Amino acid sequence: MQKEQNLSKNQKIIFDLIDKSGGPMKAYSILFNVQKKGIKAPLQVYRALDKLVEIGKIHKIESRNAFIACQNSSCQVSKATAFSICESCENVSEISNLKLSKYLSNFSDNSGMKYNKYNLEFFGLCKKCKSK
Amino acid sequence: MQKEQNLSKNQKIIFDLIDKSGGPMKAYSILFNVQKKGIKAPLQVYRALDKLVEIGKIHKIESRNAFIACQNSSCQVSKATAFSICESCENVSEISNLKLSKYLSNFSDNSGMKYNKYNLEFFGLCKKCKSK
DNA sequence: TTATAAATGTTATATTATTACATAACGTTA
DNA sequence: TAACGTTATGTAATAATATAACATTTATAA
Ligand SMILES: [Zn+2]
Ligand SMILES: [Zn+2]
Ligand SMILES: [Zn+2]
Ligand SMILES: [Zn+2]
Repeated sequence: MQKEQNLSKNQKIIFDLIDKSGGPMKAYSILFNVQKKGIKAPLQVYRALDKLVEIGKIHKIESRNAFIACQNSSCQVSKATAFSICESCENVSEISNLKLSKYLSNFSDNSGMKYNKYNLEFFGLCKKCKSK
Repeated sequence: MQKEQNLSKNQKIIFDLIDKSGGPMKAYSILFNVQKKGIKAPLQVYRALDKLVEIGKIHKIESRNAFIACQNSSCQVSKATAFSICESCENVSEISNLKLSKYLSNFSDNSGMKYNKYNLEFFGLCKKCKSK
């Protein structure tokens, strides 16, 4: 949370909303929720989201076109992200597993490619949904 | 390629196009390319894509909203996918690394969640783009 | 055959994201 | 402070991606 004071007005409004929601939010749902605060256009939302992603305050859940607050304090830049997604209730949480992140950050193959970023999304059923 | 004969007409047209392209293709670019073959509406494309993804003939590159033919013959169902993406030239290739796929397929944590599917996207610079 | 599922065709619409252009606020340093 | 470059904002229009709803046809198989 150390960077919060650096956020601009719109960035702060939008980050606070996502953070408080506790889960992933979609851009137009964010827009709807911040209209009372004067943010009226999609572009204002997307610009703030872009910046927040860039500095690692939020991450994009690519398979859901949604944005979630970083739940991992060590994750200042979004270079190594992993999520678990329940395909039933759509609950999403960020995985912070040191072994996993080390394994993936050090991954290399014979393609000659230098990897400097990854995003991993696991899918399944959460505890609750499994027991239904 | 053993399932190709099972594909319907539209599915086959669209799979062949993606497969021949050798890289990821976007839905509306596919649509444009198959209009001469009588596929005129987005929904016709998306339905074929959905089916092809379901049976593992193609995969969706989530971060790019694009679809690529499976380059891994063992990958009949899209339950464990990994890609490398060049952020400069947008070249994409499917990673088939047994160690990686075993590691991820067996991954579990203390969340109580049962993972039955994952998608991993690595980003970086390919050989060509690195040397520029 | 008959019924069941799978695929297709068509129109309209919903959702997600960007372009283009103008203005304002902020931070740095001369 | 003044001037400059950078970052953020405001606004309108539009592009790109994806789905809903409904009618019809084709394939599969009991
Ligand atoms: Zn994070
Ligand atoms: Zn669940
Ligand atoms: Zn594959
Ligand atoms: Zn490249």
